[in-house]
Amino acid sequence: MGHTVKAVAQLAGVTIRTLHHYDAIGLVRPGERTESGYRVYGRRDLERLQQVLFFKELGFGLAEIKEILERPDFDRRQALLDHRELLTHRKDRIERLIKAVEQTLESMEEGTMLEESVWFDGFDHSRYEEEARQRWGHTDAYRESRERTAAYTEADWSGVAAEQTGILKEIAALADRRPDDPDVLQTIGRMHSLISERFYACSVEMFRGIGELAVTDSRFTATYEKLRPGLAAFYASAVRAYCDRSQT
Amino acid sequence: MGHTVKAVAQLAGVTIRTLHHYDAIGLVRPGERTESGYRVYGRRDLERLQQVLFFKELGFGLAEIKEILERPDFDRRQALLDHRELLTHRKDRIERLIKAVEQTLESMEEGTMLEESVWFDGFDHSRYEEEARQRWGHTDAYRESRERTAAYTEADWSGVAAEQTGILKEIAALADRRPDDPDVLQTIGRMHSLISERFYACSVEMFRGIGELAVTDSRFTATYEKLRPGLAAFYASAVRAYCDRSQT
DNA sequence: CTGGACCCTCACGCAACGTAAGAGTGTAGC
DNA sequence: GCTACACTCTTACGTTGCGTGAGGGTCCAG
Repeated sequence: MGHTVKAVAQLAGVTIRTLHHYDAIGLVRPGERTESGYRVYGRRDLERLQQVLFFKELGFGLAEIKEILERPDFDRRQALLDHRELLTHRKDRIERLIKAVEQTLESMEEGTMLEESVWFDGFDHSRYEEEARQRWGHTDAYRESRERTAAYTEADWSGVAAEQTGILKEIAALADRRPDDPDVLQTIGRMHSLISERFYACSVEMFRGIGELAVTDSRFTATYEKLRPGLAAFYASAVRAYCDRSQT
Repeated sequence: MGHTVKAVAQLAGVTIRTLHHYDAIGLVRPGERTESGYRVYGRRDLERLQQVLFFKELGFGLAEIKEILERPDFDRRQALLDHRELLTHRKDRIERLIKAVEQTLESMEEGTMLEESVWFDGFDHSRYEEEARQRWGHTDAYRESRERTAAYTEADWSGVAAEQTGILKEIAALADRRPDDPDVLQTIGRMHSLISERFYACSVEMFRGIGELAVTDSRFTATYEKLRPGLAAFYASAVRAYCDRSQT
């Protein structure tokens, strides 16, 4: 009927110690115990273990995973859909690693000098981890964002995008000022409001995290740098200054 | 010229703390230090960091990586070739994870009962980690094996394969005996000798590890079970018994 | 000079188990 | 019934690779 720890461990590719640990922290508990104390896992337990291993694969800590799985509105199907997408991105990352290796090898064959940034392409976890966390870590915000935008038309999206780009351009025009210049802060505040109004209730701390992405996530960095060299760092500083003042 | 920690951290997708740590343990040291103590990393340092991150990506511990990189015969090009291959296998694994998700989703749509082993396909790290370790952990054995087999002809390979299969079939025929039956042990000993003679000097401990693979690695398990149901476990037990006695 | 970004060292703490010890359980074979 | 082996349990110390914070120095533009 059910499985004991050795069978489950082999089935799932984890150790018996891991199963003990997960039981101890209440993450994955066996449905039954024999009279002699043996753990017996049933189908539902294995389903849950699968979910745990997926989230773990995506970089979540065990306490985080436990919290997520215990939300009243946790939806297994939706989780699997998200996992699939995130795993696809993970696969993209491996492909980029492979490409980096190949490019390194080629440059060695040809005796050419490869730009150093190519060497490390694929090692930056942050974009994927942040993506996963956006999906599940800030789930309230993500859900609210999806609810609000569900009915957006193409025109709505264009309007929001235009507004965002407009604000960014204004910030770019102010980039020769100090990050805490009143006009800069006021413009940053408009970006904060835009997110809160159009996407989700964005706390100061969340906004601060978004600001940091400008310099830690190469996609964001590239976006800002296109508008004006140095804008990524300036934007990050300005958001930081704005958030510092919003807490006094 | 060189880079300080912030630039390197961003370039490589690691933290400054990580760079401090790697310096502290002598894994990746900056080529220079300014008068004020700032670390300055040069190109060679970044090359080494790349190597470290690749090995780390493949599951090696930092001490292991250090040891590997410090071998007199460490060959960067060969390492990159190996990394590419192992990364390809890693990619295969992600694809299997994706497939498992998709199959789980399909069975949910159709209300069918999916076999539980499908749920966890892709989560078994051991085959990939063992493969990496075979490449680098037991490098002496791997290298010796490659040297010996480099000149093997198709006929040689057929001969070795036939010999292996022959021994396995004999073991299968003895599988209704106890794992420590004298005939069983003697036949297992012939397998051990075959590996040592045809591939590499295989210590008892290494052979013990190979025996365990029969039950922990699904490729091996499948091979043995094809010959006879239950053979994988029997083989593992027999190898274990053989190794236990070979140490007295 | 000031402020902000960057840098340093030191050091405590933590997550997720790995490993081992000591002891009980289940079952097939003698 | 006994024995041996595979499996199980709980307890608990230890490990690896940093994260975080404290306290203080350096660099450079305004």
